[in-house]
Amino acid sequence: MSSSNLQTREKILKAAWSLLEAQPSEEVRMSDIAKAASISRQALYGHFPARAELLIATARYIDEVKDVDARLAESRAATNGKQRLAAYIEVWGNYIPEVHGVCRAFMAMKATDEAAAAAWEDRMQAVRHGCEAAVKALHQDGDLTPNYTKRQATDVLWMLMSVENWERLRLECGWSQKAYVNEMQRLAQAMLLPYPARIWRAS
Amino acid sequence: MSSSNLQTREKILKAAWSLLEAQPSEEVRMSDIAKAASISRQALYGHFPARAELLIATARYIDEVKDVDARLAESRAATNGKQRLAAYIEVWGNYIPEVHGVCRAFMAMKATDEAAAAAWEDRMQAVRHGCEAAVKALHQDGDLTPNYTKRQATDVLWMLMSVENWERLRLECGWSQKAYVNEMQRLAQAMLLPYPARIWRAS
DNA sequence: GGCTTAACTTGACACCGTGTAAAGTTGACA
DNA sequence: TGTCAACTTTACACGGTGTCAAGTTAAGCC
Repeated sequence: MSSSNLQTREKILKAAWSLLEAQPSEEVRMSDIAKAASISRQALYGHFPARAELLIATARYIDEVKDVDARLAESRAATNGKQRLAAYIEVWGNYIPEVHGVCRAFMAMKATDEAAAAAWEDRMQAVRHGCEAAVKALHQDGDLTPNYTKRQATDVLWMLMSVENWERLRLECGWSQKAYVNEMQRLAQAMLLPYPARIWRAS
Repeated sequence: MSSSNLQTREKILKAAWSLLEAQPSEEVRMSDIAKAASISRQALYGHFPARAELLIATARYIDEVKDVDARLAESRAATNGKQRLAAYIEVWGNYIPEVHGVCRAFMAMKATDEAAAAAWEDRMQAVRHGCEAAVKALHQDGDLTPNYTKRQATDVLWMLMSVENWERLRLECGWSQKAYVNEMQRLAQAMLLPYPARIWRAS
């Protein structure tokens, strides 16, 4: 408790954050984080008894600092389905690079650690809810293609907006962040808006 | 060398394959594979000095047994671009579930192991070449949307056909394999074929 | 001043999985 | 009979996570 305790905690979270963000490929060890926070490894374990917990806390901390809620509120304020879809893609698509370091750590850890897997799953479900809401808004406007149920549309949009897809286009293919977001918006529209069936029957 | 050597090697590869395929979430350790192959851990290291090498050999072995070359030849035999695109998506899309266990192991290992990362990268580049060929064929038929350069079209198609996207739809969203392949074909067509610009301008 | 208490430090160690090293066993083949 | 390759058993180094225990430091309180 007490302020010193909270200060140290924040120092740790900042250290973890900057390490994860700085070294996208490198593995970030507990000892690295302790060193970066100018603290002993044991003190670190005093605050976060397991690596997964530190990761989870770091993710929450970033959400708080970056005020992800406020950003999402923008997309919820959209007056129609198409706008809402575009806004959600923009918000989440532009949030990915800001949390990418932590995402990488989670994706690596979820294979072996149960708690990390659950936390990651949880975050991804939150993204899915965003997709679901956008699809619902489209549907209410009559702007959802009849080719999909709402469920299917959500699935496909969710797949499209994955962190892995961001990594592929942005890091492996070298796309700019702006090009990535534009492309996701275009693709989502091409996928979800209703257009002549001939598009789907081609081939 | 000699036949006994080759027999043991194959026994190992089969053991590794079946373990990886059977336990999609579990970690498969060298000792597990040795046990499954009824061999000592040290004998295993005699054949494959590092886990990454065993993984690579297993992937090659599966390719051989499943005759991936023959399957790909089918898609190359297509007479026009659209057919080629559909055929390639069908071949690769249906191949993913057959190699998924090994893929998971690679994806987990590439974070820490240089050799595994390189091998995985290599395989993914092979997939990319398949995408590139399909895009090229489309372009030659005049069936590639003017919205993309060939490079961009390849990037997007490659992203679409990732193993991660297969996992999402198939495992997380519970789609059937058939639905997955159909959907990928539809999406690829909607993305790559030339259609009125209004599709892209909507919103 | 002396006592308590929480946060921290240092140092040691258990556990696990990978990879190495070495000595001993088995069986085929010349 | 001797050799050689494939194998076995046992042991250990290394790196990372997580635990344990004893000692330090400084603030708070009587």
